[in-house]
Amino acid sequence: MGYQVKEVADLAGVSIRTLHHYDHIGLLKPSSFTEAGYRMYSDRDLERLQQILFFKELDFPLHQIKEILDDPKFDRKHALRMHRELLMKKKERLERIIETVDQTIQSMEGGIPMDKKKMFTSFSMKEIEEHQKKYSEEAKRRYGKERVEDVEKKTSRYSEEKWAAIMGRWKDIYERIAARMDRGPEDPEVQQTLEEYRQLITDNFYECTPEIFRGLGDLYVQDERFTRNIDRYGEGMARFLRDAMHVYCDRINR
Amino acid sequence: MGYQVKEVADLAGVSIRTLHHYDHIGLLKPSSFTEAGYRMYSDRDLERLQQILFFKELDFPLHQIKEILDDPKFDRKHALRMHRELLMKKKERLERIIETVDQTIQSMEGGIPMDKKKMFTSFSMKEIEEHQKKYSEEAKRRYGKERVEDVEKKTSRYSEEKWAAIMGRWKDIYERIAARMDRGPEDPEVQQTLEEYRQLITDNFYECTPEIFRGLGDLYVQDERFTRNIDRYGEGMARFLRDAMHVYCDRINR
DNA sequence: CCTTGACCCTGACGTTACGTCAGGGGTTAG
DNA sequence: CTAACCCCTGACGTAACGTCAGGGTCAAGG
Repeated sequence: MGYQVKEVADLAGVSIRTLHHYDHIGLLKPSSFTEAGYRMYSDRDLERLQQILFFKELDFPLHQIKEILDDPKFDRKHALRMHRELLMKKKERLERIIETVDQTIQSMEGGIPMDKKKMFTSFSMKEIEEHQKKYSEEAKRRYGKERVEDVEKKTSRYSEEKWAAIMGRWKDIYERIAARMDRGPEDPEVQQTLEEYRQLITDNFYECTPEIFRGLGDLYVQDERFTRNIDRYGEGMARFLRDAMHVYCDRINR
Repeated sequence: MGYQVKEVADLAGVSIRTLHHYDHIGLLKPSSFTEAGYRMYSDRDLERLQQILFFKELDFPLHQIKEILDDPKFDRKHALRMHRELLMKKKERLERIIETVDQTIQSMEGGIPMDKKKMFTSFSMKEIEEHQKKYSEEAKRRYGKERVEDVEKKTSRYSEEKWAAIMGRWKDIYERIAARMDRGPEDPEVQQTLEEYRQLITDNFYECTPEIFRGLGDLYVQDERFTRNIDRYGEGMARFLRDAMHVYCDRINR
């Protein structure tokens, strides 16, 4: 038992062509076909469609939606929470636009010209786009090359002492870098220390490729939680670290 | 004096290519060019761009935006008010989606499957699309075949007495119809009077085709300002008039 | 049994609103 | 006078479908 294309289309408020399209690109393949070749959608297919529409609402491109939904580590609940945030951003954006409309009406009634910058402030999509980038980056980072699961298994087995040793080296590395911030991100000693840092990660957690390493640097600046923690080693440390990591990765790739 | 492409792009948060595109399709042509062929945008161009972005926010296709903005009778203030409404609808839609997200999270936590219909209710774009259709239809109706300008030229030249005469007949027609509302919209006398009505419009304002006449009827119900005015001839008169006009037009087209 | 109307299918080309080069010039600060 | 940025015009590419064309399926009714 299941639903035919038209039923699904009507239920979800999309066109039949859209469903065909999603089938074609492998985003939503019906779980069964009748003998005559009719598409039959199951309840689980409907759920997936709902997910797709959620992400679409946030202007994710379809190929990215596919990646996200196909990922075995995809956590629906976590994803939904992130969605909620993004939706709220969108709502806020709309609210700002409405406000701009109101102001425009007022300025028209008063015959007063509007401030040029203010005219457009509401339209900015930057915030939303950045959020979205963060989201997909987080996903990539979370899964990296190895699965997070594996990493967690690996780490949970470490003994207390080993942990203490690792954290000690970690702290050491951070302190050494912090002490040399005034030398700039390209300072050879800083770069040398970063090599050590990457090795530490690779040895104890997961193979830290340059790409991942670079992403890690970005994360330190983009995610406040990291920024706050790192900046305790020194004002602006997170940014400096990111810059230095970029330099490091650039050099490797040549 | 004016703004270069990049300045405008940054100000409005769109790409340079977008501005080129708008120039190409005639949606937003810069009001001047430097000798070297650089686009220079004026303040008025910026205002137009703002309008464009407003409409874009409501998912109007660019060609329709062009039509609307290029129309000499385009009333910014009225347009903005309609915008506001549409934006509110969008916002409400987002709020519904957020609610659905919340419910989905809840149902996930409880392990209870969700209602299939409820799953999708929030995504429906129908309301917004209908609103949009109404909007562009109203525009078409307001301007009909001839431009309102022409109509106004035509009408403004009428002498006072002629006006009085027309309005007298108008009132007469409305009163006769109001008196026969209990007979239903198909009443021959009502239909006869409608013939007279259409002729009155054609003779004095513009060629009132059946399509326009039908649209006029719709307008009477959809636009409260008309509804209020017409209902002064009798409770429910506007609706009755629309129904009768529909019957009239249906008969003509056979 | 056969037709009719409401479904379904698969190509395949069209469309919208830009993105993204390629190739080449303009302008200004050091 | 030469970077470092700005600008231009084609022209092809892309995403997410819309819109035929041509043809099969299926349940209800005459």
